Amino acid sequence: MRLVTWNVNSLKARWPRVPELLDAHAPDVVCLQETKLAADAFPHAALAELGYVAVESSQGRWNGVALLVREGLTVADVSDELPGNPVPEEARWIEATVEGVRVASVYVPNGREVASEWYPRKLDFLAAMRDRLAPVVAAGPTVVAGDFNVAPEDQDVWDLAAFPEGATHVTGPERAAVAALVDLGMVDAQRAVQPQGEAFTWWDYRGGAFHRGHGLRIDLALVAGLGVTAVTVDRDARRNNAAGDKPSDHAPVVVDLSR
DNA sequence: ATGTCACGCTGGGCGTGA
Repeated sequence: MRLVTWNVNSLKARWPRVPELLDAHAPDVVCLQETKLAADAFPHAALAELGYVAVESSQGRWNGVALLVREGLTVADVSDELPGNPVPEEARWIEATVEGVRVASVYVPNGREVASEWYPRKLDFLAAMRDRLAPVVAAGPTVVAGDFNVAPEDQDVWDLAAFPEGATHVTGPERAAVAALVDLGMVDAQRAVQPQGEAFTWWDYRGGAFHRGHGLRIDLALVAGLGVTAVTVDRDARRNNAAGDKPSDHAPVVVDLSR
């Protein structure tokens, strides 16, 4: 099974680059985040023309997650319920069973600043994920992929000095919350194939961050009950393309899994 | 250089979020 996770930063704005992604990688499943579309605006018909069926949790202006599944694969037991979610009004979680694999697309809250009210909500969201995933991992093959808004290790940050006291994404509690998911019996797919070295997935739009290598690895795929045979970050998708279609600030991560 | 993008509301810029 080939799975891609991609924070599109608006599916409407990114639409010209969706066929490009599907052509380039021919994924079985795509986990999308930040679709920023209302449910009645979700492009189900256009995706069907590309050979994909979508299930989604949509909100409108902000957030929004989806699973795109290649036509012909079995999809069952779709749910956007995350018990204990501290922000249930925000569309940040969708899961379904695809060909017997429980797959979730997640958009973890940003957290903004450690001193803000949003930081503890981020930690509570990650704790809710742990509680939800514990029985799922115990039950069978599982993938949870998306924008975790946490850089798990120092090597996942271009410069720690850019994250002084009070900055999120690199704090001990955030990293411990992600480690607690791994401790359920999951592996961080990128680190399963490449234990050391940069594999950034996000670069700020500002300041020429992509060109300067100022990135973070915050888009993760955690896997249980399956082998990980390859993981690549599609950096071409972060560049401007020949047609001038703007990129997301996140690159897609392509994950190959084996039974 | 906090230097960009995308949204909604608007009636051509601003507030919000990342």
